[in-house]
Amino acid sequence: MSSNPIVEVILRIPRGKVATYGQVARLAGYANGARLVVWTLSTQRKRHDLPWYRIVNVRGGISLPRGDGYELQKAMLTAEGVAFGAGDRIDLSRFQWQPGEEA
DNA sequence: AACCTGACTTCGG
DNA sequence: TCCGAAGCCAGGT
Repeated sequence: MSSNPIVEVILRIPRGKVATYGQVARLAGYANGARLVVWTLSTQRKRHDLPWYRIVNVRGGISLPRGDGYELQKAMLTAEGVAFGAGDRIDLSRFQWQPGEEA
């Protein structure tokens, strides 16, 4: 359980799919809380076992700094079947999580 | 209470 | 498509 709606949403992102910061915020009830998701990931990650690597920016790219998580996140996603194209960008039309599309 | 910060997003040029 | 500016939320100082 978690009293945090954002944490709940993050835990629902299925394997092999990704969600954007803004998308997670929206699903949690915050229309403009992208930065709140950032805060949640950096803090709540220590208290919950969150699939933090499934969160990417709206361009389908990784926001972590190279040399400090960037490579790890890319490796985690690649291991789940998420493909990276030119510019290390993910095709969101193919890998973005669509809540309710299937089980 | 004001100000700063962070793995962001949107808009205009 | 890329860049800069403004807007957002909560916690920490």
